[in-house]
Amino acid sequence: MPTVKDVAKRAGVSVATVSRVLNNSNKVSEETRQKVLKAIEELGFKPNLLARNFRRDKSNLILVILPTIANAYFARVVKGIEDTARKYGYGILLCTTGNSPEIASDYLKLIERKQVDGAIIASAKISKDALLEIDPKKIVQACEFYPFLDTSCVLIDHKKAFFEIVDYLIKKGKKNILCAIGNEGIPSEEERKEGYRQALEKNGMEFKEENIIRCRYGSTEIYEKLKTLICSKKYDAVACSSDLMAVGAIKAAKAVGLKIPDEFAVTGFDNIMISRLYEPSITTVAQPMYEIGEKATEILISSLENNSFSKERVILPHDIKTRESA
Amino acid sequence: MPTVKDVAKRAGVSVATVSRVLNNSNKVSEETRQKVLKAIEELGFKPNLLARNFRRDKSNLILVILPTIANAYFARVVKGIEDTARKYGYGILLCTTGNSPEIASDYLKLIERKQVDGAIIASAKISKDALLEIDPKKIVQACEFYPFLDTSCVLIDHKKAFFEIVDYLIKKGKKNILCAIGNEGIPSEEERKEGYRQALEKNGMEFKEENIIRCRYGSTEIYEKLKTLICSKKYDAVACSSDLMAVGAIKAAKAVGLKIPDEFAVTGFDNIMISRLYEPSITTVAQPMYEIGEKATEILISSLENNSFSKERVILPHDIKTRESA
DNA sequence: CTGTTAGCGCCTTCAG
DNA sequence: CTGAAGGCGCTAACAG
Repeated sequence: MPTVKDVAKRAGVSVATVSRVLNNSNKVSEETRQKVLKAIEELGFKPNLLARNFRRDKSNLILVILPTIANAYFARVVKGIEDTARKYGYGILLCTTGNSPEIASDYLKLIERKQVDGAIIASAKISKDALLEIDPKKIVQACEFYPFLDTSCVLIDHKKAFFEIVDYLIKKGKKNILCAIGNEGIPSEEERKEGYRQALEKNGMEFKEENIIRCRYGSTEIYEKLKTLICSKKYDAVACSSDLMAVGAIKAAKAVGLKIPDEFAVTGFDNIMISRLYEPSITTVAQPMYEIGEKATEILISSLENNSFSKERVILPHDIKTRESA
Repeated sequence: MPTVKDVAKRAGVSVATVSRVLNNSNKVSEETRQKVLKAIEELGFKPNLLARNFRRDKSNLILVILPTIANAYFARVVKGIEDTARKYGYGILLCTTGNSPEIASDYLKLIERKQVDGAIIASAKISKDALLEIDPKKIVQACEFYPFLDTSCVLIDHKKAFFEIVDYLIKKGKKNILCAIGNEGIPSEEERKEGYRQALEKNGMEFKEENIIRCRYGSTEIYEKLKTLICSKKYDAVACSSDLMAVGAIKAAKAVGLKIPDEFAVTGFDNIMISRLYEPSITTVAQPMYEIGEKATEILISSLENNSFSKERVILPHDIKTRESA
């Protein structure tokens, strides 16, 4: 593999000049530039990014940490991140943790070790002390906000969104609304639960802890629990914290023989493809997934490059998608 | 940031010894090792991977190129790649091309430039000349095999799989089977079409080009085309080249009022989650997605590290999943 | 506008 | 078992 030195020799210039041409410095005469380009061409020279990055103390890589990409929600967020990173000349190093904080910690070490310039944490579980030594301006949180992590963040207003969709159910005449929420310890899930509570209270209904169903976000495991509950015919709706939960809920309602949405209404959250394709199609909260990824990346790169850290808390708008299930 | 030099000074040893400790060389006395570890601890030293990678001429990064991760099929393949890469100490640099060969080419340049050690191309469209200068042992193809790309590969037998599922439809008594296939120029799609043809011929049925429906792999756009076709009631089944196509096909059959599977049967391909969740659930070909990613990664890393290139052509087993739609 | 030169941090012979 | 020293390829002062 030829190096700048070889190119320099061939072009009859110094390595500094070759480097200038490589980096589009304008302090090179057109004539010299051409000579250098010719030598590069002839030798088939390719810059060694390992050397360049080392010298510049910069990897141009962004670490992306999230629980999974099997869920279409995160897949879409990643697309927003990737496109934006590419636009600014960065690549993305992908880490799906399956919610293991240990895996997340291991990857986060890459920041201090300079394998990556910074990280976007999209809703992945992180242990607090994994972050002790990391410069907060090198991290942006997306989708989710862990307050103990003092970084910029980009997400929607989960409480408000859930409030709105429950309020929608109530306006549709539903009187006994269940709430299916992800497992505990995740801030956005607690926010959504609070939105549910506030919607009930605003409409003069009583909030009961027993009406909260806890189940995994990215699965349909709600099915069994719900089927048992709704046999009683006491309930006429469930507001779910994800579209996959909603699918499970619809299956349960069908299994019990309830007509959707009249006898039993179901709402989802996220607006991933399945909510549109499923039958019945699912009324849900559309999150601006791509835009969350995009904005988070822009904030991170700007923070990385300007070296000016202003903690940003960005709330992006959501949107209720009314469909057949409610 | 402290460097090996600082650690050496603090521990009262040479940088070589520090380096030995860092790399678990056994040629260090336990006593010295402890001194060094103590100094590392006290200084909060973190090895600079930019420097190490440069020095070792190795990035420990694998490039993963695929059309999209919005499709659960690829998301699962990526998981297999990521887990395996991690196991061997590699990270993955993700590139989703949306089937743009230009984007793929840009990223592939990272191999010669040493930003990555090698690449897995999972079914992404590549232009042949993007690869001219790349060492074939640094690339493994997954899911798909472009023969002009003379590399190792890991995939299923697409022809056989499609043959089997069409044969299954015939055994179920279907007489006029349509075939929905992805757009042209993709080897696996042509293989599948050939499997369709052979299944018909084996059963004494006539293959007609007009019974081939071309449509995008990752979408339900088949819906419109199919709805028009099946109004005639001439057809009693469609074998689709993806589960999402199958969803579109089922919607079309429902729209026309055909009973599934008796009046109209539908099969998918891939066995992604939606094929299990949809109603009716979809009979499909299960691809070993995770294992494809896993195996491809193992081959790549072994080829990278042993520097011994044996072109491997790995065909993994598939499996017909019988469900409600056929 | 161009060249000389000094490292960046680490690993790895080679000597001892 | 340990230390000294060279150098990976590139960039960026600095000098001219």
